[in-house]
Amino acid sequence: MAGRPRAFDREQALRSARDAFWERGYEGTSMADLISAMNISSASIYAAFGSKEALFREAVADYDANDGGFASRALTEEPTTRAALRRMLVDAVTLFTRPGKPRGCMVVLSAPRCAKENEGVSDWLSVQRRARHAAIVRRIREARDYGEIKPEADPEVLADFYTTFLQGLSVQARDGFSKKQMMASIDSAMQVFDAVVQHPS
Amino acid sequence: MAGRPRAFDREQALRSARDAFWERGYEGTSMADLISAMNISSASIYAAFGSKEALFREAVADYDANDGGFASRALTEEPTTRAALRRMLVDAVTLFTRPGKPRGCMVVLSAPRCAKENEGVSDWLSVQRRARHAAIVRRIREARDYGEIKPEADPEVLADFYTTFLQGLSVQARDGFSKKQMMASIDSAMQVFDAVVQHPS
DNA sequence: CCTATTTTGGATTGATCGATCTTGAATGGA
DNA sequence: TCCATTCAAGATCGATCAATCCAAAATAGG
Repeated sequence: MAGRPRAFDREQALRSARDAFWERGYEGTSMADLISAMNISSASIYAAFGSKEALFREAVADYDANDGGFASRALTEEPTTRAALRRMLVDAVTLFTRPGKPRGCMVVLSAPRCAKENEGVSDWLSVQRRARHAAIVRRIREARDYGEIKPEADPEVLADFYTTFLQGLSVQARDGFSKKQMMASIDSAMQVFDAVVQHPS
Repeated sequence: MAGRPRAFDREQALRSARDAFWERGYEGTSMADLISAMNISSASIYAAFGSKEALFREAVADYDANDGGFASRALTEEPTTRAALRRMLVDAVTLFTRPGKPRGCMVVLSAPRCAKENEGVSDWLSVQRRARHAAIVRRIREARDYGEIKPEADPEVLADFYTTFLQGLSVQARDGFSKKQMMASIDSAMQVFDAVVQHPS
């Protein structure tokens, strides 16, 4: 069962679409933009990805599987919760200020507001953000279970604080705040964790 | 010099437009949406406001002159910088979770990303955010000048931290985090300021 | 009254939106 | 070779975009 072979690389086209969406958001990126960014025709896009929305969701999935997965990587790969939270924020700032890449997180900035007919996309992004938040909650719960932080510390409150700060970094990056500036404010944010660290007596 | 009098209240129509834009963002709100929200015809909108973009800018100005001005009010009306920062955050959360109103800040969420032809709008909103940040910097510099915080504390770093956290609250509100949750994380954020407070010896 | 001026609703503009159709090219298996 | 199948380029779809035009309606001044 064969036929004419595809003349473009699907993964490469997806990455081009991802960067286009990352730069201009879901509604801000038109099919015409995608056609020129992916360098293939409209028909090819629909044959390979189904629709603009399906393409966007694949693009976000790709983002999340690579650059955008900084949070889950940091949260699972670091030995201590403090190191995990700090690395999550540092990696975020590094990603959000990478030269030649759009500034800020694709999941945060692509569609916080949108037309009624695109609410599904906006809400789906919200679910992605909440999943990231849930991972942060889990990691901080571990910190309490293993005695890294004081037993009276509230993991949910701490997680809410760090999620809020993380979301804010996207807006700051969008507004042109420097990598150095944002790295410095991470030091401020870490003081909140340090206040509940359980020190060996 | 007269003519047929205007049959609608301009301020009320502006407020309706403001809420529509606040809810769905700049690009997500179409002229058809505005026509039904403001309950006047397209021609009337253009006669009274000039263009969709001009209407949006007036809507943001109205937002800023009322609800959206919570930050400058808090920063100028409170006796201490700590109280000012805290009230700024509390008022933000209160506004962002007001029943019957869109969740999150209009200036933050309306157009962080957009089509190339609307970049002017997005950048203008960015300028608004930077102005708010500048006000925070000014207030914290005062705190150091008047000895409210330690002389070695860096006002810029502190301001960056609070601006980042404030921007994050909009995203959190958008994602349905509760007023109670966000108020609790404000307490966490205030620890950063408390760490540099100059205590009377 | 008449005229100049402004606003109104509704029709309509060209452009662009996302999506599809048509037509022909490119393949593998029979 | 012939055919079923898949892909691609470009034209094109109806819908919607922001914006404007037009003619009727409503006022103030003379």
